[in-house]
Amino acid sequence: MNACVHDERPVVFLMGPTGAGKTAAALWLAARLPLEIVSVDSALVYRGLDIGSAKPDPAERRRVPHHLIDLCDPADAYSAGRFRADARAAIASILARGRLPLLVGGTGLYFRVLEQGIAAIPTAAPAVRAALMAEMATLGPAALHARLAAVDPASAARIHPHDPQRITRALEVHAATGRPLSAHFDARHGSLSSPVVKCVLAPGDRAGLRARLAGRFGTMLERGFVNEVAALRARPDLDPRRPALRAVGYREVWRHLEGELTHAEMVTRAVTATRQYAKRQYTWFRSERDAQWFDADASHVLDELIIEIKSRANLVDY
RNA sequence: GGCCAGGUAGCUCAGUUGGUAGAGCAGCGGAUUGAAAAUCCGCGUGUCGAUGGUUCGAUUCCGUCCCUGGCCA
Repeated sequence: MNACVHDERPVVFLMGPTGAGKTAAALWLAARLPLEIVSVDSALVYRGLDIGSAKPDPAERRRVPHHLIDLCDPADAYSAGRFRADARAAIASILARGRLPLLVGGTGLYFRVLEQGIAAIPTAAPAVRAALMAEMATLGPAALHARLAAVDPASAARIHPHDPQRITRALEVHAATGRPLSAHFDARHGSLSSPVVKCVLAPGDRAGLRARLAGRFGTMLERGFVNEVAALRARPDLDPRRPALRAVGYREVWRHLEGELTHAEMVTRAVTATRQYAKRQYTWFRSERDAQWFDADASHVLDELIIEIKSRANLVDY
């Protein structure tokens, strides 16, 4: 039974809204614990999204092994399903090295899918999705929602008639499998077997976070964020509908380069979008019932964080 | 100084033929099953610029004053 305790190799989740200081905290922890970092971030997976995504720089990534960064071209669509598979592989390899996996990021769906698993449903063919998106544009979401109600009443009841993205997804799954999306939900496949230590790092005062997010966007601009987007825009195979380019900041800078927004409008809209994103992240993390919250503005947060991780992850020896 | 147009939610504005008002954006709360930094849902009390008058009742009509913008001096 004692052996059992040691066999229960834990993984640590470090969740938090954008701008909370997760990257710095992770590097600080990595200097004191035998851990490797697994990014849980839907933007960091894309190559070429560096400045605007606040991606850890090469020096930082050399200092500590990072996983699940730069593994997808911006022309392609990454997904929660791919993340689950990639993260499990990364965790297994880290555990095999006898180290602690630290999952750091702000994408709530990815954390959930990793921890609880996901229904075994296929990725839709790009052609099917494109056709549905075109219909969505001409017929409107309500018409497609009605079509969904005919083939998958359970999903139609759950999905709001104005929600084009989820209506599209449900129709895709029905087209690909011949069965309603709701019929796949009885089994969530591949939940995490390791015990999870959940920590949320977030500023207790959101007004302070707002000011910091504005300053951070200014720093991104100084570092050449506009040029980064211009380089992406120069690629003929990229357009703003690609998932990678719908990221906060990228869409606003893109529109500025298109001449749709002045520089000043771009700045205020990007900062606003970042704030709204952070708000949605708070909503997501608040719903995590078994998470320990740490105030990112408190003076000794990192000390408290490492104490929590050491005790709950059976690392008292370190 | 004179004339004109405005002053209504944090911002931009609509409206009330007199019965104390509502949109968009922002903000706040929520949802979240392969696009999730996405997508969607819910939440609107604010001395209707100030003050006097008319009126049962004024944000609305009238007088005066203050402020902003434009034009004329």
